Amino acid sequence: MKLSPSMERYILHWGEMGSRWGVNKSVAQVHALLYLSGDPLNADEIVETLGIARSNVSTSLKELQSWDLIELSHVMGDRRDYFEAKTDLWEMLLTIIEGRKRREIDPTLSVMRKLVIEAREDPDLPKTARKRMEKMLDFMESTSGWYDQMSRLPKPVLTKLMKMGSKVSKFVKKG
Amino acid sequence: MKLSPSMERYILHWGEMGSRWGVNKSVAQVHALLYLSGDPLNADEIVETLGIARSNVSTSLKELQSWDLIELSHVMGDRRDYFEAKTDLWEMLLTIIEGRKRREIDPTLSVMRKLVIEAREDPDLPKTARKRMEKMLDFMESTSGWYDQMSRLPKPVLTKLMKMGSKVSKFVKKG
DNA sequence: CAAAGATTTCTGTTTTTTCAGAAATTAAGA
DNA sequence: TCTTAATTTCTGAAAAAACAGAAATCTTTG
Repeated sequence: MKLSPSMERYILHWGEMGSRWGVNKSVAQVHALLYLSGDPLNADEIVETLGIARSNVSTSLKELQSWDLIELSHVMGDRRDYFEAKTDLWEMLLTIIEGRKRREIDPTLSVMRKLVIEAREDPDLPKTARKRMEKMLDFMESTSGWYDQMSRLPKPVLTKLMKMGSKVSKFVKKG
Repeated sequence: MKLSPSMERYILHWGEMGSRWGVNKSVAQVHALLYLSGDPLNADEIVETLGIARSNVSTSLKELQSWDLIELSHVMGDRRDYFEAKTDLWEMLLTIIEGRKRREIDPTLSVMRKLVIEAREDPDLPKTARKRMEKMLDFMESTSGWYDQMSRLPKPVLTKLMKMGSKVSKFVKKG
């Protein structure tokens, strides 16, 4: 696939952004390419287009699949795998948040829970430190719980809530 | 400063988490230490406690200050700088989001805006690709704008909204 | 079941990031 | 102003991550 100048810039920029957010550059580039591409691409087309090693593309595709950000498809009479990116951006964002939550936040929460239990019977732990650990755990639990509820709302509702912006605060009871 | 076992585990875990989110391990550890510590610490105390190089601590403290996550304080008759972490977790979260937005999202938005303008006069760019770039820009602009509004709400309102969870959806007009 | 096609895993190199120690700079006090 | 304390910047070594190419494995088809 031949890249036009603006596609190229988009993909390169996406790679840089990925790196900053802890996403491998190749993974981010492959995803950007699949997002821009109208039709599904196979691994070799990605190799040609991005000029990175075959092994790299393979690993990146696996990674993107494990994040549920791309989907497999096939072409009649062609046994190679083709891939395409989800294009609904709400779904994409929620998928990414969901993934990071499951892989990073949830394990942290479980470490924190153990730590707080330990902390309560650690005689050398200053009271302030214990309180702060508890406060952190509590904050993380409630933020996480809030996200779970919001993510289950239908997309149109989320869209409308977003359009309302700070007007939602009108519905918060005062007192 | 002497660390109790649970403090030590907390700090080490925080360092690991930081790395995954693109934050330098030392920076995350220094922040965790200051968060747990009841009173302000100076650079040398941090060096002793965490066992990392002086230069490292210096760099990390500068970084944390530039993120506005720690504050400087002083002790009478002691010319060294002392540091303490903000302990309000809402404020901390908003500060972090604000920082990443300013340093990473806003620049991306400006790249995207230029790119979309370019895209409109790029004859080699497939229509689908152009549409998707526009959709992405639009989504990022509105998400970013929404965050700006929400971040300006008073903390108690945010807290209440969070407690409401998915009940906020009741206020979304149907139709 | 062999041969070719497609994909994944392994291995070593390159690149990037982290970080300690030294040197340099800045600031305070005599 | 000179001395000493405190901090920051610089430099190179060590560790980690990214990545290409080769080898191995798995799959399909004749």
